[in-house]
Amino acid sequence: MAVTGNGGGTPARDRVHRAAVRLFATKGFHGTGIRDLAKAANLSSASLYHYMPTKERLLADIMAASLQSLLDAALRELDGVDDPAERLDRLVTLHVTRHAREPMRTRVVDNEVDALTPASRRDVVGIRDAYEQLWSDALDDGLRRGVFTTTRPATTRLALLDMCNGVARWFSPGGELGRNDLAEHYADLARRLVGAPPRPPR
Amino acid sequence: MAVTGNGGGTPARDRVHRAAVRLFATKGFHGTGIRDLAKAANLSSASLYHYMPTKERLLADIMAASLQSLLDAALRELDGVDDPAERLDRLVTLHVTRHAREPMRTRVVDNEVDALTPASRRDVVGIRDAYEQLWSDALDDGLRRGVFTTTRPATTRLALLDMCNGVARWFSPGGELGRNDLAEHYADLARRLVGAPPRPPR
DNA sequence: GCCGGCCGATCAATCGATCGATAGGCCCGA
DNA sequence: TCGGGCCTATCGATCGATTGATCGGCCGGC
Repeated sequence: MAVTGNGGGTPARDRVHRAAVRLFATKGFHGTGIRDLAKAANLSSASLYHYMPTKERLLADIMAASLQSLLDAALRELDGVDDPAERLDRLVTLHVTRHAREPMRTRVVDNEVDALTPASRRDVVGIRDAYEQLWSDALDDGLRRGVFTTTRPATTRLALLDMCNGVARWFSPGGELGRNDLAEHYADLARRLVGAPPRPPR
Repeated sequence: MAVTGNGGGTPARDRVHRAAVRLFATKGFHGTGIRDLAKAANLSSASLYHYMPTKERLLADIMAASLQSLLDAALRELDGVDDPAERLDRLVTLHVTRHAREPMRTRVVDNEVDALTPASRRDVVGIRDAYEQLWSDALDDGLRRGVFTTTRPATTRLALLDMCNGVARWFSPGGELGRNDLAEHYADLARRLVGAPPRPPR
């Protein structure tokens, strides 16, 4: 393996993906040129194409991988948990923690869906739907068992998800609130939204 | 006044602005070409420049006008209202109603801020900050007077705004919920979020 | 000596923006 | 009432720059 004049020990493929996430998040997919991407990854624009078939496919891969990893983590997190309020807590905590840890990646996933070709979009939206279905199920389950209270559960679910998604738009690691405190606060807010009893103090 | 081969009685300036809102909202600012815009407005790309100095300035004007109109309406709405919960109700109702009535325009305002030049961005963000200050004031007021309950009011305000902003992302006029019912539901949710007593039934 | 990683040069297409020109209505002086 | 100058609205053609993508070839380690 030749390590020539690149940007440190990081493998080139990783550098490309990381640079893409950062640039797509800050300047948008269409606002990022192939040459911007190359410069940020310490490669020529030609070499870029050794690590991606197409700019659009690079975006699609990033989005699909991010969503798939979130979905997997959520399934792991919910495994064996029965109490609806606890299930909601875990979904919110996971979601917010991730959005705070990787706000750039999340912003790409949330904002660049309609830069995808129809084929890629179908894949990405499919994963996203499966993930959001977990939230719907948790909400419905809590309502059925009388733990949650809300008219219009569908709308409440959307409000809840939008609230949690927002974190990626403004969170910065240097802020007054750490990731974990933030996630706990959001779990409290979520319980209020769905009319569940407050979380027991630790 | 010559009405030649344009697209109906609508003045050309309006057609340009409307087309820009629609295209910027669906394809993004950088994803929309001057020629797309011209075709959608029934003009040549040259004629376009009789109604805008620059593509970027067109975006900035649309965003500033939309935000300024929202800020004005909010000031009007709050005028003379003292009860903190009622103030919050009015902010939420206005915000959600607008976002549901003009989701495209709102999506442009929310998503294309970093397509602006630094100068334009300063103007736009200034208006947005003034508007969000109204929410902060309402929240602080309610907390000071013991009507609201929340630790971390700054974070709660962000969560609240993100929740309300989300409406523009998914609302469609044909849905099961009308604009007014939706706004009322969100007012209920907002009260829950800040720990205020439920709104009295009408 | 071959092969994966990498690049400079370059492709056609499209980008945002500008040019000079034309057509038609309006106003004002004769 | 005419006529000429002006203004607004519009266009086709085109500008230089940049876009995403491709090509042939070089280089160094196995």
